[in-house]
Amino acid sequence: MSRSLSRTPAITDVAKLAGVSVPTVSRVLTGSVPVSPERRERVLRAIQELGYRPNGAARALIKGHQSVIAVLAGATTRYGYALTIQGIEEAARLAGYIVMITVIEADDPETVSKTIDLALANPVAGVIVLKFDPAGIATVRAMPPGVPVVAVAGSRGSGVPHVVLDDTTAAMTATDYLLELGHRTVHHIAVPLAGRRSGRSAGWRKALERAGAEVPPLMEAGWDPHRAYEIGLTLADRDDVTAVLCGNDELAIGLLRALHEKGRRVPEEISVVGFDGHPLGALWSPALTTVQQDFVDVGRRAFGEVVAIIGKSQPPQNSSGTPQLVIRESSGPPPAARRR
Amino acid sequence: MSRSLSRTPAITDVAKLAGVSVPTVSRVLTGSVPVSPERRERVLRAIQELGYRPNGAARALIKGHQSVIAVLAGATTRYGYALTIQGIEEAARLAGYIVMITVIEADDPETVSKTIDLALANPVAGVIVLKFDPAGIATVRAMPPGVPVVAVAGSRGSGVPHVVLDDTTAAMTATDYLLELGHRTVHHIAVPLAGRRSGRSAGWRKALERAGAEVPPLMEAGWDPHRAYEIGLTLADRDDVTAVLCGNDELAIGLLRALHEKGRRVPEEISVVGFDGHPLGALWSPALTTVQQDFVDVGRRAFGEVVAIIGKSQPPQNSSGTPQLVIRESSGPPPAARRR
DNA sequence: GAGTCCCGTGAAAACGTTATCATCACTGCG
DNA sequence: CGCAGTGATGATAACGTTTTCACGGGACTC
Repeated sequence: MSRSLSRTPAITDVAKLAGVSVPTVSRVLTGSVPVSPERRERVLRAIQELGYRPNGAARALIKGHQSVIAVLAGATTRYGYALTIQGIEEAARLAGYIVMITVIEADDPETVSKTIDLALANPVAGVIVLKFDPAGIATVRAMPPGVPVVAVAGSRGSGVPHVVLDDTTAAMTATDYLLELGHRTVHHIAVPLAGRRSGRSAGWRKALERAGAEVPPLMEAGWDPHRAYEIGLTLADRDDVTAVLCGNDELAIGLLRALHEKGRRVPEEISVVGFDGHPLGALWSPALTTVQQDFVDVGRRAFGEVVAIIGKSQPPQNSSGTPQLVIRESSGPPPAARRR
Repeated sequence: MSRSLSRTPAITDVAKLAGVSVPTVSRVLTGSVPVSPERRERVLRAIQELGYRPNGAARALIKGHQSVIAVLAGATTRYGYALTIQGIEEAARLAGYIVMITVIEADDPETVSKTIDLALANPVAGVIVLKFDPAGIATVRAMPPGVPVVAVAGSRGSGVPHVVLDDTTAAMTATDYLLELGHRTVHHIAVPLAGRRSGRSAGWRKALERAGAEVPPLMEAGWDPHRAYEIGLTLADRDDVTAVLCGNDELAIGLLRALHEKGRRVPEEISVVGFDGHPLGALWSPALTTVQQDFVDVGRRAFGEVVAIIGKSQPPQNSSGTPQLVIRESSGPPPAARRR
């Protein structure tokens, strides 16, 4: 099938074997200009025989950019992150793009700038930053000018175009729901803050304030379900806690485990609401009430936005995803309301 | 800080501004050849002022390859896949490489070859294929010659270098454990097969045969926990099922939910063992017994292997990861043994 | 003091592709 | 029959960088 050659075949080898000029081979490959059927056939045969594959670097050099989208993220395995990346990858692949993933380990300026340099050392067409955490925020801030960049975030922001998942509204919806059930207030175990005035924790606070409910101190659990479990062990001993909104479903599951161990019944004694719509949450006992976010879609939208910026075309309608409250078994009226 | 320029600055602009030749700028950037401190200083200042960033495509063109590793995978969000990718990315970033992710949607030849073409249209230094499923197998088979490629798999294979996670041994360990507890046999809900003679299902079968136990028909659940849930609903009505080994933890959780709904007690009536070591499994009630695999490590090893192939150096000691049985609450002796 | 070596430097070539331009043959029209 | 128009083709330039080569000057050796 493929002739042996000391080096990987280049377009000149194909041209020589097919008995045509180099540009003609290029024209067959790109299809930009018609080529006579007879020559086209010879070229294709030569390509086949040599196992020729166009050099992407040379193409990128002359085209001025490459079909590569860089994704910068603080993590890749957490549910929301992984799904967003999935959406980006899917949309990119369908459009003939490839995604590069680079993890930002920390939010200190040196790490951030080193990571950005590493990513931009490659010829990228555009950048998508997952601005879900402090590392993401620092990255957006440190991005050099001139690079097409889009941020995916839980709320709108300035500086670069943002594609948002309305976390604030989502948290308000969930909090309102619990208040309407009769809970006097809602406690909150938070994921790392991505901005004081917006995001999940802000929505929770806003909903409580609007309802005139007491705002209990926010409990930070990082990203670790075990930390939420520990918090849950202390929470289980308190009578004043009847509803807890968790920053994500993993934390909610850690909390559920702690309440279960302590013999607290959910939702009879305490209601628990998660965040994200993790598929395993539905399989818990009790099945987890959660606020579902369409991460895959936000990933797709982010890709569309980047492509629009690159192509200088009008960006697609920048609708923010509408979060959906999925009521399952882990939430209900507080004990006081039940006694009535 | 940075001068305005109609186009993105190239090395010639830096050279002109610094008053040196183009190669001198290159020498400052690469550090390959010493440059006098005074000129070096001027060059660095010019780079700073222009906001210059070397063009990766041009570099890749002349170097013959790029510091990019392509990862081809059947999925990115499933626990094992995501962790393996995390390990690859981490090791790659530390070595100054970056990873490209491409998902193989299906295992038909056309999809596979189109996806490979898309990935290899970029100048990649090497390829890592996640051979965890049929799509991965088809991809390894369809890889064109001449590209450095490493497969990550649940068992050894031929053709290309494999970095393995010993699924067969892992499944045997889990099955042996259940048999030793006194179960007459072990049922199995399988993830999609990645080879008949090896992998998780093969280890399960091998352990049963070696122990002279009956081998019940294998139940395929794909990757969907809900499918495992449905299987669990039917399993719950059967008295002969006392132990179930699941192809991964997500399936095990689906099964647990079904058993819970049907009022079957775990582990008193039925033991359930999962696979992977998913962190949420520990938070279930009952906490899930599982076989933990070090996916992050296998990802790191795969990267090391690819780099070794590229550099033609000796590959690092190719130890296969040792799976670890983590006994928690979801497994125990069968009802018969308990009555004794 | 003359020859040799080494170090820093710049000019030019090279990487593999696509874009631009000119050329040539052919067709269609007057 | 002549001319304009069209369509396919090849020569050449261009992309931005690194590598190779040659050169000049200073330090060292004998």
